Amino acid sequence: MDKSDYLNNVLTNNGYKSTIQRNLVYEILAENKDKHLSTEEVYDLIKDKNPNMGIATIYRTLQLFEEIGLVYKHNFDDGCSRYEIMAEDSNEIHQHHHLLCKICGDIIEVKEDLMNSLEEIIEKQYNFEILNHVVKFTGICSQCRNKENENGYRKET
Amino acid sequence: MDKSDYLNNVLTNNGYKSTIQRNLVYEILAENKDKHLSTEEVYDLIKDKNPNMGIATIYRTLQLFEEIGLVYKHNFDDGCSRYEIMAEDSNEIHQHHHLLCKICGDIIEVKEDLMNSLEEIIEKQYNFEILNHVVKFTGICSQCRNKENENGYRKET
DNA sequence: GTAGCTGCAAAAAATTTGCAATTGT
DNA sequence: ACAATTGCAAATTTTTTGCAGCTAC
Repeated sequence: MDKSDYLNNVLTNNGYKSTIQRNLVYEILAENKDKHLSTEEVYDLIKDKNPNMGIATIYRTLQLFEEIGLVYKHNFDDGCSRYEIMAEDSNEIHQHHHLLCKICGDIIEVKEDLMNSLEEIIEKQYNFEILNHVVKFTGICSQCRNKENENGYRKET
Repeated sequence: MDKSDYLNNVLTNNGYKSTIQRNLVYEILAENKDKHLSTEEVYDLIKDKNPNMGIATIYRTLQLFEEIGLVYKHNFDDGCSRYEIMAEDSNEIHQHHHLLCKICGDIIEVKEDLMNSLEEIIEKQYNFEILNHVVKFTGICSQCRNKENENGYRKET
């Protein structure tokens, strides 16, 4: 099955139409699998392919994509929402583990999914159907720790 | 040690002044330990005690409190930041586990902290100093699951 | 053909900022 | 005394909305 077929199936199955704009947004996200694009960034990237698209459409599209599970919406506290494409074969692959450095703002991805046992307990104990989860650790990254040790203690603005 | 002494110590130790406004914000947060107040909500609650306080001060104060670790800043994707007071004796108590229901929007708190082993691994493997973490599970709560079973399948606006 | 979608521009909502007056140490 | 803090109002930023025209089915 082709990438755009997948998108169009998901749209149709959820009662939405397949449009050039939605395909374009999906394309951009697919081309940036590894990134966390903001609405504005998607907008800028799309300009090359279709300069007429309004940013309101991007907002509406990304919102829709999140609703039907095509993308994951991140919040890194940088003043805007960021989106990441969800793997097509996703079911267990909804792992979004990040390390956010308070000092340099770096976002480090964590690979392992050690959350499965925790999920099981929650599903049973709270009778809560888990669709997705986010795990975020805030702290100080390796690089900044090293710098701290060089410079003595921190006090940044 | 008295509550306000604690606040004033933390402020002083971080090079900030103790002010009536900061004490008031802290007081409001302490009175609402169990809640997740937005800036606007803190502002409204403070009006009774000091009607002259501007909302910009609340924004600045909550930001400051987060920076020096007095509060935890939540994001529940409802369009604003929400704050929760951090326990004074916190060190291991930085557990913020929530279940967010996609349907009714309910926020359920999870008590257990099963994250400790995961933290240890991350600290070692990434040499990342963890200051805080947030674990959020999105899904469907018990109540909504039951309603779904009654009504057949969902399709909400 | 018609409901759904888009683009535009205006509106709304949340947060930030500049600056003069005030306050804490 | 003097730097930090506040209050106010204006500015900025992000996101939403209304609506006329366009498009997919």
